[in-house]
Amino acid sequence: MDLFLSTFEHRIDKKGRLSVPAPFRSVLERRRDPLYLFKSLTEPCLEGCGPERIAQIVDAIDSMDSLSSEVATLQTMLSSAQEMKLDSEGRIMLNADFMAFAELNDAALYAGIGRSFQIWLPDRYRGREAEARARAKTDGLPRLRLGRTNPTSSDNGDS
Amino acid sequence: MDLFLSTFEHRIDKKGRLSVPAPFRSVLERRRDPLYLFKSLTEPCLEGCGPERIAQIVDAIDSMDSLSSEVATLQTMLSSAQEMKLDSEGRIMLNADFMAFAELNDAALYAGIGRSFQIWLPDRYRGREAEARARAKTDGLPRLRLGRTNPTSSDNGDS
DNA sequence: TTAATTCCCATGATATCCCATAATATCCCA
DNA sequence: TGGGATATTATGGGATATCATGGGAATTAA
Repeated sequence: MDLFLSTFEHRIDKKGRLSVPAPFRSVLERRRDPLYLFKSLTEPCLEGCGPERIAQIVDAIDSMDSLSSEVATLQTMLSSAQEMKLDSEGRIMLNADFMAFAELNDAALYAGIGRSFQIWLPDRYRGREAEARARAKTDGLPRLRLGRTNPTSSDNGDS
Repeated sequence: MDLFLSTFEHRIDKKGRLSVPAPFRSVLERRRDPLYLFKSLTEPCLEGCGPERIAQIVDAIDSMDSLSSEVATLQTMLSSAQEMKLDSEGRIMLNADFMAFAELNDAALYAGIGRSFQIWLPDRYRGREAEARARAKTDGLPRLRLGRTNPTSSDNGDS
């Protein structure tokens, strides 16, 4: 199982192009997956994933009560999601909505978090990382349940 | 699996023409599907889809008790549905009923939600999106059932 | 006719393609 | 184990294609 791990900082050029880190690209290429980006529902960052996560959302919507607020939430995710086409150099173009939402300007930080990754304004990400480390020092680590993974709690897409 | 995703805002010119976003057009062209629009039953927007969704509604009506009020509801959807013809530049013309129903004037926002999309008055859509995001922040995200993905949705034989 | 549609072409903005380059990482072989 | 050769990567720029949009002319409807 190949995962999105580590962090990478890349420049956004004046045409709005942003290189996808080569290790992330090779994960996607190995799976022959296109890349999807969408606006996080809970944080000021973008989320990147493969099609299987998008398909889960689509299927979940069809199986839920179409009047529920949860469906509206999932639809909000989809309506910000976009299949990104990479140019021959492995770059994507962020549209104005994405740029504004994550408050990006001339650089972006990729943070791999396993099955998906996030794109942050670099300084903001580093601030969050510092907070998380401070919290771990005072509160201790979350308990990891290894061996027996619980599907409902393991991961839920974003954030 | 190609889906209607992302949002696009387009102008409605003084002749009443409205471009269909190129990515949506290419989904329809790839499937050689015509485009259908109908008035949403629950929200002040238009819904767009291909013929398979119309067929689903027709089939659902056939399988239900013809006297039920639900059948009447579905019939209402169908009676507002219309096959849209695109001009050579990929634009549609909205009739007066559609324009009035969604309260459109000189611009429209397309919101892709997977197998279908919606057409909104842009400001109204953005208000709804903001509400959905605020709700997600306080209530948390809907839980997706991971683990067991539905095989029919994940087969993606190409590429 | 009058109004409204449909067809065709023009245009500016912008995304995409293709090539170049510098820096770094990887390979290869003595 | 070095250290030069080669490949990969991130980045940039010019040329080209696509897209959204607008308008005139031809066609149809009322």
